Amino acid sequence: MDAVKTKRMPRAVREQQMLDAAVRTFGQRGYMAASMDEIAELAGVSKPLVYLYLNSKEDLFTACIRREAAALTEAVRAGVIPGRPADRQLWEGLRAFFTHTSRHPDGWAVLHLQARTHGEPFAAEVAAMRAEIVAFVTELILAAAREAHRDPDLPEREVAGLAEALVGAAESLAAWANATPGVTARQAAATLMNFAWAGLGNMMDGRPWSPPDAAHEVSG
Amino acid sequence: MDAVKTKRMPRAVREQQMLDAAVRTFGQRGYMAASMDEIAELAGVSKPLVYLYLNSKEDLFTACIRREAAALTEAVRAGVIPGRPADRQLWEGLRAFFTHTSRHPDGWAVLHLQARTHGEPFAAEVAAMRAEIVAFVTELILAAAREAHRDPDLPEREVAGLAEALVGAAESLAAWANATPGVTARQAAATLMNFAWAGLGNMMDGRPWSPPDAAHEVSG
Amino acid sequence: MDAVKTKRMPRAVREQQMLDAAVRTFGQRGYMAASMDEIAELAGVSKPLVYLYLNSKEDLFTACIRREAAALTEAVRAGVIPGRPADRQLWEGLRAFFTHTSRHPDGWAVLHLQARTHGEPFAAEVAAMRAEIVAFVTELILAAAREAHRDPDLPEREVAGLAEALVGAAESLAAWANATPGVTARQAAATLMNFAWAGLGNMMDGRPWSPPDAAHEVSG
Amino acid sequence: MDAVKTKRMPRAVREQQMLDAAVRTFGQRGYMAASMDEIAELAGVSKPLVYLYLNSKEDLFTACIRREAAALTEAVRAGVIPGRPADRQLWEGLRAFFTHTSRHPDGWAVLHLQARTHGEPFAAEVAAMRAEIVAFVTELILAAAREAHRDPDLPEREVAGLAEALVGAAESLAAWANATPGVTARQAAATLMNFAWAGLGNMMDGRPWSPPDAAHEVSG
DNA sequence: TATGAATGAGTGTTCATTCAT
DNA sequence: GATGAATGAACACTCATTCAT
Repeated sequence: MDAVKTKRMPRAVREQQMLDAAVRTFGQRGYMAASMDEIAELAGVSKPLVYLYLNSKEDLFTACIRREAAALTEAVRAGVIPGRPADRQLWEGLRAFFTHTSRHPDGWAVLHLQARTHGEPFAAEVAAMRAEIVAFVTELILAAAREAHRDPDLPEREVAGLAEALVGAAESLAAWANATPGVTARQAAATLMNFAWAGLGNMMDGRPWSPPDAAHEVSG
Repeated sequence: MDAVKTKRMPRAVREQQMLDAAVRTFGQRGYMAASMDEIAELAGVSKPLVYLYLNSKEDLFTACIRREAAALTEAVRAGVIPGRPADRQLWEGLRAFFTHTSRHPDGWAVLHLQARTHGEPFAAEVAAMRAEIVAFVTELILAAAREAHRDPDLPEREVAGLAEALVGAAESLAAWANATPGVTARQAAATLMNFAWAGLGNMMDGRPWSPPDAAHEVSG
Repeated sequence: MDAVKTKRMPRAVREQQMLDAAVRTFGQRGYMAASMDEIAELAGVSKPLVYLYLNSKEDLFTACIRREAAALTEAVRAGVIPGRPADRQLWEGLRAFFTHTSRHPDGWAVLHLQARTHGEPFAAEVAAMRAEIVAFVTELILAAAREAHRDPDLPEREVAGLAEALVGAAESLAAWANATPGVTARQAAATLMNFAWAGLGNMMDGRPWSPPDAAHEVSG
Repeated sequence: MDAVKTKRMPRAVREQQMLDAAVRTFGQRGYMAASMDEIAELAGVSKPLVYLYLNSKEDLFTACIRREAAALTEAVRAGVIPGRPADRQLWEGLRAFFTHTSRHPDGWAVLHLQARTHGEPFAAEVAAMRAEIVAFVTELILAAAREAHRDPDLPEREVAGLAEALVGAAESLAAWANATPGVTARQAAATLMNFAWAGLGNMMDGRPWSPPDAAHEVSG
């Protein structure tokens, strides 16, 4: 019903049709609930052909993850103009991120929900992509510190945690923006910039929030 | 192999054993990959008993979600001391949250990963818990504004977005803290407070970060 | 919901409650689809008690068949006044039969449908009852012949076949009468008497219908 | 153990093999007691293939009912030569009926016993076939009345009852003939013609048997 | 290049039946 | 006399995967 049943297509094209169908099916049904039958039918090919080209359900899912991860990181990379100030770069990256995830909800579902939920061959795959994005954000945070002429005496792990938090907030806001009618990618990005940047700015100014004295607390 | 095979237990006890086994199995294998056989064996009972007490896989999973959601919200509620300043309450809530999730990784996996990934009976269940937490955080943000003697002219949706971002960041950091050796619940909470509170503080002072003029940008 | 949950009843009473519940359940659900759980609940007792009194599902079903078969034959026997002319006796028997089956639809379903459909322990049980009724009808046919002062030169097997046909017609009409609104037991009996007796009468007069010459027919 | 395990048959052929096996198994074991495993093995295929071609046990059973019902009505239709006198047509129809049922005992068991015993998807299916046969017999009765130059003042419901009785008698005799060694289809048909036709003939002559006065009877 | 035909292994679920009290 | 707790064995159904063409 989606792919026109055209015969004798070159392999590369057929493969993309299959991946399209697979991403859609995995994104909507989930990895385990998606059946190879459904994917093959949606792709307009017979099941053995799917196996001929993509070997197994696991491999097919991995291929989906890789393709969607590449598409997402590429979108973010393409959205960022290098050489600008760090806050500007972060803003651009976030906008690109929210735009891409809202335009490719099935791909995002595959990356954010399905791949992480189904154990080890897949979690690692998406973790690599995530690490790349976290590294990029970490770089921006450090760049911002340099631009503010501060020697960042933030411990390395602290910066890593901040980057994690920022990326996690972005992931969460992506789902929120997609689910909340009337919230655009731009607005989601602005909200997150408000939340994050001002906080980071404060810390750059040497006024970090500090937890109360641990002595009076119950352990935890 | 885990629970000692004790016979003739009262129903309530057996039910908790089953839920324990189910949370562990669902958390580690995933909802669909977890088999009722495995759960029953881990609980030290036969499969029919699981069905007698919990009706179906779906009901069993729902019961897991409910129990773990209640435990998590209860832990957070118990960690927060009412009447204190908003920042202090948030700090306490975050600590309780990270402590609980790190101590119950399978329960957290059920709530954060499995329940959201597997469609409608379950997603709604965990969405209710999440909404409760988001509402709590929203309340704290507004309270903080009041405490700072500011009429919060933040638009309602903006506050909602901020709360979403904060909760999302917390969820993400929970996974990061659990996966990164040497990061304690306390440290994770401190990192997030730094990230969030300083940013919020800036905004309270009327200095929110603002996005650059849209006219010069490419669409998105 | 049916049987009042009274404790410590004498065994005979409890057993009848169980048989009531069983007949109803077997009659409505069918032998295999009826579950011992449902029967026990309908009887207002626990499952082990059913087993204590009636041993097994098979035995329980057999007990149902026997009780309902006895009730039906007894009803027919009680409806017939001995010593009267054969046609009158047949009329009375048919009326009693249709009356009883319409008043005990579950019992009739057990005998006519369920017992015959589920193989050998049971089919024999109901076959015995049926044989008894067929023998009674056979006797009436022969009596009718004697009353008409005819030495019945009908071969024995022919009479048996006629009796079978009559009983079969009655069974079929019982279902029809129960399913067709406005058809009373009396009307069903009258219809069958019309159908059967006039035919038998003709034969008594020596004018049986005879099949056409076999020579011109295809084999069969 | 029955069908030779021939591989790679065209779908239509395999389907018939499956239906053959299913009719046999359903006819002998009963609908519920028949297992899909047994049917598949008897058909010489694996269980998934049965599901691939026939969807479910319910659908498989329905397909059996339809096939056997069509075969039976077709056999009766083919046995009757139109245009002949009504008694002759009835005789031919009965012979065809008894011949077919004796040659296909499992199919007959499916139609007569199993389908009627197991609730609504199935009962309706066989009721349709039965209605067709009853209508055919009704037509013959009316035709016989016309041929006897009588305006049939038999009330409509009376004719319907007679047709029901005739068909019921036939169904019952089919079982009797199959179970009684030495009774041929021809003899069963002759017995039923004797039983039925002479009775009908009497009624055509205006001499129906009439029930005794109800005033002297006990109620019922 | 592409597929119709076919299956081994496993799933959730149910049921008649029994033990310990 | 009566029951709550428990299970072995089976069943309908599904799925990823492969062979023969």
